Amino acid sequence: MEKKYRLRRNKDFQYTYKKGRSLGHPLLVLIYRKTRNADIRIGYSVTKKFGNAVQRNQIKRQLREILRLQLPELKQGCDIIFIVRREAKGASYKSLEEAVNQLLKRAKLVKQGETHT
RNA sequence: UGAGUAAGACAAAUGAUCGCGGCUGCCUGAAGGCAGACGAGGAAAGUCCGAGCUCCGCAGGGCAGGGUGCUGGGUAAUACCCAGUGGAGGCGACUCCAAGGAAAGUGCAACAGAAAGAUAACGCUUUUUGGAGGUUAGAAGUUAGAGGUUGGAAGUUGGAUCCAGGUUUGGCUUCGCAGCUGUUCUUGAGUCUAGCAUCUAACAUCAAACUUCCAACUUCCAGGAAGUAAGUGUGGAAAGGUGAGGUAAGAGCUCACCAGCAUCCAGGCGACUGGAUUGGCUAUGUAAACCCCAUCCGGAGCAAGACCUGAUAGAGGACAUAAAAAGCGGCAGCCCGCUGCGUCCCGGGAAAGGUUGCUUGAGCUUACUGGUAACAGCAAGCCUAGACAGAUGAUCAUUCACGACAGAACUCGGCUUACGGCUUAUCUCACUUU
RNA sequence: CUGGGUGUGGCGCAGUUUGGUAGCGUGCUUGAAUGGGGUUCAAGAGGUCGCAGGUUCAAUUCCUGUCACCCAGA
Repeated sequence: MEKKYRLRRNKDFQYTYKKGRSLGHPLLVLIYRKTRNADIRIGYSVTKKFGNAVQRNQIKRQLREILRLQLPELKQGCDIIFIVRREAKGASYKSLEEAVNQLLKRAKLVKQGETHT
C-alpha cells in the first residue's frame, strides 16, 4: 500500500481516537472519522499483549493486504484505524476479511454504487 | 549394529500473478512512470558484559562506590576465547567448576551435645578433706549356740551283784513241825556298769551376732588440688587418621603406614608437580558474611549529536506615524488620560516538521605463512537490508521430512536463554561377524 | 535505550536488613451464645514463599539465570 494511503503521524492517531466513531467486532475494532481531504488514510494498531513481534507483524500484513484489495471500493475523505483484539490470535485470513467487510459496511464507508451492483 | 561424545553446516524448496522498501539507470517541467538487481537471524531475542562512535566534563592525587579474581597467552576490549594447572563427575571418549586470602582482624555456626575454636562446666585418673558404708585380718569384751572331751547331778531302761521278804522245787537233817543248803520266778532297797535323754561345770575347737580399737582394700556422696583430650552419644563438622606400645588415667608421649604444613632440592615463564633417613607435630567451616590483597572503572547515550524551517507565550530595541478613525475610564457630550495600527532586528525553541547520523566495516570468502590453539600477518576477490505507524504478504500449483524458536532499528565482539528437525564428521564403550 | 521495584494461604500485606520458628487482618470450616440472623467468643484447616540452578550443615532470605507485572527518565 502506498504511503499516501497510510495514517502515519502520532497526532493524526490521537485526533482520530478522540473525535472518531468506533464500531466493534469480536476480532477487530474500527475507528473512523470523515475529513475534508480527498484522500483516504488507514492505520493499524496491535497491542503488545497480542503476542511477540512476529505475530504482531503478521496480522498487520494480512490486514494491509485485505485493505489493499478493498481500497478502490471505499469512499474518499476519511481516516480509519483498525485495532486488533486479542481474540484475533490465530484467526485465518478469510475470517479477518469477513470482519473487515462487515465493519466497513456498518460504517457505510463502502461506495453506494458498488453496493447496489 | 547400538549407545554415547565433541565440533560444525542448514533452518522447507520451486514456479506464476497481484503487492511492499530503499538503491541504481532511463523518461518527464513536476507529481510520477518504466526497467534492473537486492531485501531479517542463529539466535535479529534477553539487554548480562566489553568496545567503537557522539556529546558533556577534565591540573594532579586520594577517599567512597562498583566490577573482576588459578596460571600463561590472544584481543580494540571483556565477566569472552585458546592452551595448561588443580578439583569434581564419568568404565571411557569427554564434560563441568564465581577456583585469591580463614596463622590481618571482626562476625556467625540454630537444635542437639561436656565442649563449636579453645575451655575445663560432663566424664576419666591421681591425691586430699569430711561423711556414710562394705569386705578381709587381728585384738579385747559380751551374748546366745553347735558338736566333742572330761567331770558332776538327778532321771529312765537293761544287765550284773549284794541284802531283805515272798514263792516253786530238789537235796540233807528230821516222823512231823522245823532247820540247813541249792535252784526257779518275783518284790523292795542299795551298789556297780552300759545305753538314752535332761541339766550343769571346765577345757579346747567351730561358726555367728553385737560393741570398741587398729590395719589393709574398696563403694557411694560432697568439696579442694593436679593431670587429661582417650570417651559413649550428639552434630554437617569434635581438634591429624588406623594399629601397636606406653600410662594412675591419658596424650605424636613413642613407633609403623598414610595424610597435611613449613623448609630444602629438582623440573616448569607460571599456576603447580616430583623427591627428601629434614623439621616441628597442625592451624574447623563460612569471604555468593563484613573484610584484606591484586587489578580495572569520569558521566550519559543514536530519543547521542549535527544542519535547515521556525508555532505560541513573554519581553527588548530601532525606524516610521503622532493626522484621522477605534477601544477603555471619568454618567453622556466637550475635554482630559491611557492603549493602539506598520516595517525590520535580537532573543526564545514546541514529545513540531525535514535532512543527516545510516551502513565500507576491529567486514566477508579463499589460499599461503607463523603459532599446539585462540589468533596474527599477507595476497587475491567481493559489497551483502537500512525502515521511521516502521518494508517479505495474499492467492494458486507441485514436492517433501508438513515446517521449531522467532523479525534488523547506530554498529561490532562475546555471553545467556528459546528451538521441530535434518546432515557432516572425530573419538569412546558394548555386542556380533570376518 | 537506561534505571528502579514487586511476586509469600482465596484476597490484601508483614517477615528477607543480621540465613535455622513462615506470621497478621479479612475470608473459609466447626462449635458456643440467640427463637433465628448479624455482631461476639473459642477451636481448626488452608503455603512447590513466581520458576530453575548454585553457595552453605541448612535458603522466603545470599548469588546467578529466567518468567510475569508495575513505575520512572531521555
